[in-house]
Formats: sequence, structure tokens, C-alpha cells
Amino acid sequence: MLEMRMFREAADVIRSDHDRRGISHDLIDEVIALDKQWKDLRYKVDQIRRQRNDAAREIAAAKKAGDTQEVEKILSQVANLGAQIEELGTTADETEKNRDRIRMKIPNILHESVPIGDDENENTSHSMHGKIPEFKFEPKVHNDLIEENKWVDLGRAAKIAGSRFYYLKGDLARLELALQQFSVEFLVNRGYTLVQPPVMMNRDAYEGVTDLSDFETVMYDIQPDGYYAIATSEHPLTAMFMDEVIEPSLLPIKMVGVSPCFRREVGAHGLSDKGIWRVHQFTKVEQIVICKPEESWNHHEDLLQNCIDLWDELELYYRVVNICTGDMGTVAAKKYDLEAWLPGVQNFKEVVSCSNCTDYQANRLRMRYRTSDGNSSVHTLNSTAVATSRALVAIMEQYQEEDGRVRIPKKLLRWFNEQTHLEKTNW
RNA sequence: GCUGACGUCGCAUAGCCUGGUAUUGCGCUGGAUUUGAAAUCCAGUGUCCCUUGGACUCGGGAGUUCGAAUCUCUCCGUCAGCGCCA
Repeated sequence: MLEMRMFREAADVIRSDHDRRGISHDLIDEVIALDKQWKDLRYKVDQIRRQRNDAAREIAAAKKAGDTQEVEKILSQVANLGAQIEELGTTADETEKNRDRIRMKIPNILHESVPIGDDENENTSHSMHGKIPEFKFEPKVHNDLIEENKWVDLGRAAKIAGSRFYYLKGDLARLELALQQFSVEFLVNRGYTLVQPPVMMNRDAYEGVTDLSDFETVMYDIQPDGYYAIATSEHPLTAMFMDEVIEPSLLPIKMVGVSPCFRREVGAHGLSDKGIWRVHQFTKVEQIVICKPEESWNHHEDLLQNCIDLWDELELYYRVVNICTGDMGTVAAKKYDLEAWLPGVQNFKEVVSCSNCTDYQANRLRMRYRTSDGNSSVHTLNSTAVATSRALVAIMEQYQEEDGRVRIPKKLLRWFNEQTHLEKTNW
């Protein structure tokens, strides 16, 4: 959410951002109009309250002096003030809520380096990494590999849960754990603190970190308790300091989170979503930074560099793209994606997303830090390190051999004793 | 789930019984003093507004009242004990 100050003093900045995104100014104008209404109402209510407070003080004084006549007189004068305050106050509150409901829909101000474009086809290339894997045979898609090796049971998962759930079995499940451990250690070595968060959150905290439309399409709504299953540990880790004034000496706070992630994936479909590429539940190792505003762009590059170094250690072939205006969500001011090469489908597909959300989440979460002139919103950043299901797909496809076995990346060998390949599961 | 205690400004505390508009300390910021630092002293240090001023704020919400941190109801949370449990 953008600060109200911005609508009052720098609405042009928001307008030109909307122009870059190619969306209309209607919502901005609505917010500004409602704000004006609210301020008028607020002023009126304040004035009446002032009368009431003055009267209350006079009554106290009169009572002290024992002048009951004077008390009665004042009481009769202020008899209906309460009702007026009630009525105007309610209208003011509703106007403010309305203003903020619309304000929540207005996206973050994009960084100037975000390329202009309509959709994901106009994301620009940032860099290429690794060596393209070469095959003397026709490389298979991962759905064939998991079936052939009996590493994933989709059918039985559908039976007990539903489609897009899966049982991970045998060596592929072991590789999944190895990936978690490897990436957590990697980030711990770079000064990140491991945090395992709650996997459910209440509505209030959730509204602080995500786009409102996600409640309909992404999040599992858990009743009767009114919780939401987290779609990523970014959400509980970022919201962790909600409603707090953070000691500046604690900043930057760097966390590595590991958690299961739950996504409804309403409306998702298509051939490329087969297998375990797009699923309702997966594990993700995530990087989170909470920092002072002036540091956030450096941290954003650091987060990306961490990803690059980590994926290089896994010896995978991938590229980094700079997400364009049309493909950017509501919350991020700038976003890089890592896209891994999938030789089975001859295409690059998203495996990592690295965002600077500037003060957008912090404003909603009322998450501030102390400065020499008042409290100021922090900046929040998040980046995938490894989403295990997708990393598994990339590894399977890039490390596959002609007989259908999959070589284990060097850095993960220490979790596999003498083994060099992932072996087939018996059942 | 039951019983009880508790929730006050960044932190810690007083005020609650008996209603009259949040005390004190620490930390932080600025100033004085100092060669510098420490110590000391002074001021400031929750939010909002149309800022010589005003309104709001004591876990959230509702109620009683001219007036609520204070009384009542309700919800949430924390802690302790009991019960259940991986």
C-alpha cells in the first residue's frame, strides 16, 4: 500500500507509474476524493469532540466547587453532542475504510529499470548461466522420468487428496531433502538466520503481504478457525514484525525460511503443468530481507547474486530475466526471475522469483524503524532460493541419462553415501 | 477443553479498588557543560488533522456516563495449574 502522503503531495508520481503500466488513473482520483471527504468529516468531528471535552472539564471544575446549578446548565447544553459525534464519526470511519480499500488495490511504484511491456513475452534478458546440457539421445520430459522410475505417485495422491497432489518416493524424495539442506546451509553461511514459520496465518496479517485477489485464487481458507494456509514462507516471515517499531540496530534482518507452500492454483491448466511442475503443495527455501529504505536496492542485487551462486553450484543451465511492467504484480517494485532450461520441453521455465517490495508491504503491516526524525517504514524483500519441486524437475531433465537414470549433482552427493545416480523405486 | 492471573507509549513501570483525560525510569534525539568522552543538567521522544491549535491513543470491539486506562459485557492473546495428546 502506498503512503497517503504520496497521494496528497506527489500524485503525479503515481499517475506516471500507472501510465507505464498502461492502466487508468480512476482509482487514484477516487482515493484523493475520498481522502478530502474524510478530512472534512474528521475536522468536524474533532471540533464537536473539543466542545464535549471542554464541557467535561467545566463540569469537573463546577463539581469541585460544589456548584450543582452550573453542572446542570452545562449538561443541558451538551446533551446532543454525543449523538452528533456518533453519527459523523461513523460516516468518517466508513469514508476512511473505503479510501483504504481502494488504496489497497493500487500497485507499488515501479523502479525505473523495470522494462515496459505487456506480458511475460516482453520480459528482458538479464544474463545466462551454466552450460547447456547436450544429449546423444532424445531427452525426456520429467513426467516420463518420474513415472518410469516410480519416483512420484500422482494417482494415489489424487485418490486421497485430489489432483495436483503427489507422493514423492525413494531417491527423488531423498534428493528433495538434500536440496533443502544444501540451500539452507548455503544461506546460513552467508549470514542468514534459519526460521521455520507457522504455515497458517490470520486474515489481518495476510492482507499485509499479498494482493487481495489472491484470497480467491491462491490461498486455502481454513475454517472454522479463519486461517489461511501460507502460499510461501515469504508471507509469515515478512509479516513477523507487523505492528512493531524495529530497533535500527537490528537491521538488516536476513532470514532463510523453509516451509511447505500451499496454492489452490485456480484456473491453472495446460500440458506444461503436468507432473510435479505446478502442484498444490511444495517445499520452498526462501530468502527474506527487512532493511532500511536506502539499502534495499543493494540487497535486491545481493539476493539475486545468492540465487545465481546457489544455482551455479547445482551446475544447472538457466537464465535471469528482468520482469516487465505488464508481468509485474501489485506488490513488487522490481522483480527478477530465474528460468531453468528444461531440455524435455526445450524451453526456459520459472524456478525463482526475486522481488524488492520497497515499503509496500511494510506500510500495510505498520512495520517501522526508529530514525532521528520520527518512525519510518522499512523495506521488505524476498527471493526464492529453491522451490524443491521445480528444482527437482530441472535436475531430472538436465541430469538425465539415456537409460532413464538421473545423475546426482556434485554438491548433493554428500547426502547419498556411495551413490552417483538416483535409483529407481521398486513400487 | 476447564480454572485462575495478567495485557498501559520502543522496553520496563505507576495509575484501576474510589471515573475527571497516562506517572516514573531506561533507551533514543537535540541542546548546555567538556580538549574529547563519561557523568550531570535541560528539552523532546505513540497516531492523525485544516499545526499559535485540536482530536485520538492504555490488547480488539461494544456498552454505561457529560466524561472511561479506571465500571460492565464480549472477543483475542500471554502465563500458571489441571485434562487430553505427537
